[in-house]
Amino acid sequence: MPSMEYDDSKPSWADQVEEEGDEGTLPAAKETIKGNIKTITDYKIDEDDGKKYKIVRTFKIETRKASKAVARRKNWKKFGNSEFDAPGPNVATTTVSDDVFMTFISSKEDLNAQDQDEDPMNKLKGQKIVSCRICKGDHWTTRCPYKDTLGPMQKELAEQLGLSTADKDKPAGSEPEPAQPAQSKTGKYVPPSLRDGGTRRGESMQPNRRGESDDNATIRVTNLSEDTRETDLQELFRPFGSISRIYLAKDKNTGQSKGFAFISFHRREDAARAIAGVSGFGYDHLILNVEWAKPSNN
DNA sequence: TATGAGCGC
Repeated sequence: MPSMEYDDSKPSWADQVEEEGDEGTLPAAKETIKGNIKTITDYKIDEDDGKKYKIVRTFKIETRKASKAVARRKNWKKFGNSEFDAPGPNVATTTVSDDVFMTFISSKEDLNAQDQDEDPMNKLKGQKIVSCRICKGDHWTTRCPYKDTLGPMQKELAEQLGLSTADKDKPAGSEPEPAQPAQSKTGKYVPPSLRDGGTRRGESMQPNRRGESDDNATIRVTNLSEDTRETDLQELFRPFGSISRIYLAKDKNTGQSKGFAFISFHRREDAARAIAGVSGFGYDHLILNVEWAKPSNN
């Protein structure tokens, strides 16, 4: 039987493993990036059998900023009527409305603005017919539920801010409109009444020319269910064109819906298409009736 | 059941 030889200069792999095991050392994890491939090398000891593993993971890095943003948004959860929809737009609930033109104040916001254009939520915002100046909700400012609480608070706050800065010596009647500096900073839309110094206050919601939007483009919708609300009507009629006003008849005391409503479009042809498209439409287990409205007594 | 509000001049 040959004697076993032991070479001190070349420790066996078993000893090596043992040594490394004793010291608990493993090669450090490495992370390298070559081109658009990122490689992460990791080492690990299995706790059960003590075996060492080398774990190599490679990733392809998408370098285009916009694509990353899109990928991120794809993970957003759908909600509302689209909660259970498959990925991508649903033609039953997604419509393209009139063009909405926006004015951007500074060019350095262009990138940001482009990004927002791709944002589905912002597309929806663009389709909103009205935007409350107090709470940004989709109703007229005069109909804002916070009109009597938030509105005065915001105004007071703006006055305080105005007085605490360089505008101290200005007369109280001409306090700066707070929305203007804040909005131009973000490079977003500034309503016409706030442009050119924003001295004209309280006229922003005036309808354009009398007669252009009102009487001849108003339809009456009847046989509505009692729990139909203005927002439901807005969603129902928005596809036919831009709406200038929605009035849902309600009992003044009880607030209960009387089951009919008036929808005013900006264009008469949109109203005509709405009549053709929605009359006979099943809505909330009822068949809607839509026709031209007679002008009211006033 | 069914053709809307209120403002200020």
